[in-house]
Parts: sequence; C-alpha cells; structure tokens
Amino acid sequence: MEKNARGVRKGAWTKAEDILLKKCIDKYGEGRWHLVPHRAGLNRCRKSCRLRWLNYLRPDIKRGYFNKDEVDLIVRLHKLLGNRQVFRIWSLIAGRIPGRTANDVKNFWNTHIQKQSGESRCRGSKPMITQTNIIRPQPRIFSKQHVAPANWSKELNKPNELPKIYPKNTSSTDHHASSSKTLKIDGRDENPKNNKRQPIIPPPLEEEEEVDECMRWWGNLLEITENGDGILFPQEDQVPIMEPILSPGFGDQNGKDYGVEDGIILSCLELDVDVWKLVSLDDH
DNA sequence: AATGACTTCAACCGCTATATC
DNA sequence: AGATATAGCGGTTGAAGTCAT
Repeated sequence: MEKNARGVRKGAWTKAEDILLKKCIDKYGEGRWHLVPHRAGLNRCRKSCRLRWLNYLRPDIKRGYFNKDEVDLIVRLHKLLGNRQVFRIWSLIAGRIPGRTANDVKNFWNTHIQKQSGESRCRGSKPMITQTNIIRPQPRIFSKQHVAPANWSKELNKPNELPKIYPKNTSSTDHHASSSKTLKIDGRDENPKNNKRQPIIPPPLEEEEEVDECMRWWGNLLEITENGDGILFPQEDQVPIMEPILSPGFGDQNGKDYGVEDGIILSCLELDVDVWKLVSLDDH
C-alpha cells in the first residue's frame, strides 16, 4: 500500500478501514474530520476519511445507474449554473438529487454527458436510464400585484450581494444569522494566472434582462433549499427535485406572506417565468 | 485465451472559503 | 485585522474493469 511522505496510507480503502471509519462516525457523528483518523484508529488523512464517508459509506448514498430524470435534472441544472459559472456547481446539483454525491454527479457528467453531448449510456452501448416519476413545480405567473416582503427591496440593493429569497417562517435576519452557505457567481478571469476569486458586484438591477433576474432568483432558491428549509418529501417512487419555497412577493396585496392556509402548505413556486423553460435544453 | 485499447469512478491534490484565536 | 487551522470544493489521476480484436 502506497504511503505519503508522513507515512499516511493512500489508495483504495479496505473493508476493515471502512468498518473502523463507520464505527467512529456512528459514535462521534460527522464533522471534526481532523480528529477522525485518531478516533477511528486509522492511518489516513482527514481528507481521505471525509471523502470516503461522504462518497461511499454514508447510509443514504444511492448507488447504481442514474435514472432518466436524474440525468435530465443534471443536464438542465448544469446548463443553468454552468453557463453562469456558479461556484459549487456539483454540490448544488447533487443537493437536488437525493442520495447522489457531488463526486458522483461530477464523474457522471465527465464520463457520460459531456462526452456524448446529452446522450447518457452505460459502459459499452447498453442504455442505462430507467424511468421514474418526478415532481415538477407548476409554472405560474408572478403577477405585478404581488407584494414583496418588507425587506425585499433592501436585499436587492445591497451592492455586493445577490438578493436572497427566504423561505416562509424565516426572516432575512434569521437567515443571515444561521446560514453560512452562499451561492456565488464565480468572477474568474479567463487567464488562469489571474484566476483569483473576485468580489461579486452584480450590475444594477435595471440593466439586467428579465431572464437574468429570474436566473438569479432561481440560484437563490437553490441555495436556500440546500439548507433543508421547506423540504417536502414526496411519495417513495418520486424524486423530490423541487421543494416548496415561496417566491419573493408571494403574498396578498397587503404584503402579508401566505404559505400555510387552513393547515395546508401551499407547495408551489411562483415565478414570472417557467423555470422548466428556463433550464430547458432548447436554445430558444 | 491473450492482450491492448478504452472506460469508469474512487481517491488524491491543490486550492479557496470559513472559523477561530 | 491578521494569522492559523480546518472544512470543503473542483480538477485530475490511475487502478481496475470491460470491450474489441
């Protein structure tokens, strides 16, 4: 077995190592990865332990072929996020597909989709896609009479931040306090030498095309749902690719948001465009 | 059956982001 | 505010599996 300069094991994991790591995570929980090798009694680096757990040992990992709707979602989201050079693209996409890891999605993209320009196949020539049901949001019209939450315009006017959309029952301040995850549009230079991350300064809102504003909104939606807010789990045979999150200004004309009425959660997305058109494969 | 080419994906590496002091 | 430690990401690699001849 190969070892690095510090004598730490590298390469494929053995069954015994997997068991040790799993026992350790079961006992201490995920996180504090720098402590894991010692706790587990493994001669591995923290990165290796983390990766092994997240990509292989975690109990909710879904293995096997990607089904048709997973592929469809990957292609659409990659088109949407990839075109805009969104940082953390693979983890964002993976966050939309239960049981799939960022590494899985990335590998799948590199080996299947990218090479075959949209056609997904398994080894050799056998098709690898199976059909399952998915839940898609019903596209709706976001009328001008809908009123944004009180702080919405403030959010839009922050010079160095993208405006954020908050799920129901969460104020913007709550969200700022609790969420450290931010979706950023990468400002990388074409020249790799200058490839340092730049502060993101979006152009003034009025200069953007309507569709760009919607793209931004959609990006924020992805960020929020990644935190697990507002997730609705569908029936077992359905893939929850969209969660019920209220859009900005989804309220009555008095500006009062509504999401729960008579105990029923309104599970819809309100957009002024059809998201499924937005992420569609057609360039029209 | 042998073997070379090709494909896949688990794992590594280098980097940036974030947290803590 | 700056330094350091830790976490997490995307790009890449290479061993192992599969296919074609």
